[in-house]
Amino acid sequence: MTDDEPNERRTADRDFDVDLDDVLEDEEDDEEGGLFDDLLSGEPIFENKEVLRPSYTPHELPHRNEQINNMATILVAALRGETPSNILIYGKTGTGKTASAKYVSQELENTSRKYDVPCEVEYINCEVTDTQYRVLAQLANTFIEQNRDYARGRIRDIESLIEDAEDDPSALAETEFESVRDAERRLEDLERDLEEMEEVPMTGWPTDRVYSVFFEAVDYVERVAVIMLDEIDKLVEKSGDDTLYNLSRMNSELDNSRVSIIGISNDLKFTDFLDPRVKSSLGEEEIVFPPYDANQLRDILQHRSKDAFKADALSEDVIPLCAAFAAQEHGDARRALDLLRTAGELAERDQSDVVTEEHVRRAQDKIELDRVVEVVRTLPTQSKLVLFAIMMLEKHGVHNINTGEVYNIYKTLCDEIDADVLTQRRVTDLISELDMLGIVNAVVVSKGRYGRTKEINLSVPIDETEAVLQADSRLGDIENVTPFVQARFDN
DNA sequence: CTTCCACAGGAAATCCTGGCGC
DNA sequence: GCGCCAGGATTTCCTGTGGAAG
Repeated sequence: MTDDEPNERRTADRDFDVDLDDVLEDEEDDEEGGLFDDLLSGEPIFENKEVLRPSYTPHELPHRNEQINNMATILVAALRGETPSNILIYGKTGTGKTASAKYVSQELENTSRKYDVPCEVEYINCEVTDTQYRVLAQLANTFIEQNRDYARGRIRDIESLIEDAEDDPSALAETEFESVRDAERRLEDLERDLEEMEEVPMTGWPTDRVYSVFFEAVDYVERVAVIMLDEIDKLVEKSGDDTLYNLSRMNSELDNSRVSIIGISNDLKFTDFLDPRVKSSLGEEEIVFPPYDANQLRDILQHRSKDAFKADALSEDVIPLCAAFAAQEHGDARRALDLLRTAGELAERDQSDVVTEEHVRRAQDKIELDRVVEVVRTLPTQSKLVLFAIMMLEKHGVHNINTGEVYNIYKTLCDEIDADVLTQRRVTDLISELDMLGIVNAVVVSKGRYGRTKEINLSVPIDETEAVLQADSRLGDIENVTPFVQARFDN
């Protein structure tokens, strides 16, 4: 039932576009001038779609109380002016690590403001900020910014204090200053500090200079700084553990302030690559976020859907189904939400005012297709060629393709587009890679007398794959190779 | 039971690229 | 700008193997 509909899209296939919202306008509605009318007139399904996006931080995180309390117990030290232990958070994608950590840090900052304890949390996503330099520069700049605000505030306070004191000298009695002169001296200091605070440029400085600027910025006022490093494994992978080493030993040299690190990692084993010293200081406390099971996912979806959808926009089996699908894929809440959102979008496009089970199933297919399209699109050329060869064979009705056949076609394809021809050894590896990506299915079988080989089958929709492959500029003009394939069959 | 196909897939050698210190 | 090196991709060379055919 899902295979029927791509037909009408044939003509537009060349310009393969995966984004749902874009396809939307082309597909239905040929009426001039009424492009958006129909879409608008339908009963909207979403109340607030943002709630379903991964970037949204919810106010409540069902089934994460234990982890959240755990973090809070550790971080409460910051509010007493002590250094909290460093925390390492583990968990697969979509288990609520980032959301929980952000929630806790928000609460921490709120409370610190309430009791007037200086405590700040800095969030850094190491996938974006992925080198030691960038991490330090970003931290330095945010702290510098804060210090400036602080200095300006103090300057204002002192100025008005001096003004008061000129009228009535007793105004100074309750303050730290002994005289107007003293206050003025302090004022000058602050202004000079403000002058000297220099922002770290995006690039150009030696790393140790950035480090010392950062160091001084942190130490400028008394405070507890919590540094949250999301996707910390990416940082370690790309630029080693120097950053972490520097950060974790900072405390012994700071006079006024304290730093504490929260590391968030997808990879349970990433500490294996760390210097033992870093490892022990970073992992003082470890919190694990296990994957959600289907019931927990259902609660989460239930919870979010209240804000996301109009009342009664979901038929009752929608949420359990989304939860079940996502639970099969390692309990990823992000996936579950994505599924629900996509299902809603599909329903919206159907002008339906209720999201049904059917929409969820289609959403599941669509997400899977998008994933495949993305994977295939970003494949290296050689892998694309191998896949192309498999696809051509499949297209001619060959199933259980074996390596030799693929290799032969592959060679002619390479000739055709003037690419390097890899060895068969290498091609078998490429096939295995495609297998691991789930694009093809390859099983080693023995055909007795006729040797031992892989049996390969395409495990993705053939038309879409072809479209994506031909969208590659280097593979675009390959169509006329069909005779080659044909010729091979005749032998 | 032996043979022998048509590869799989391990190990080491080689090529290539980009970063780093000077 | 240059040599050096790490580490990834690829090649070369190789041994291993399940089971139909004989």
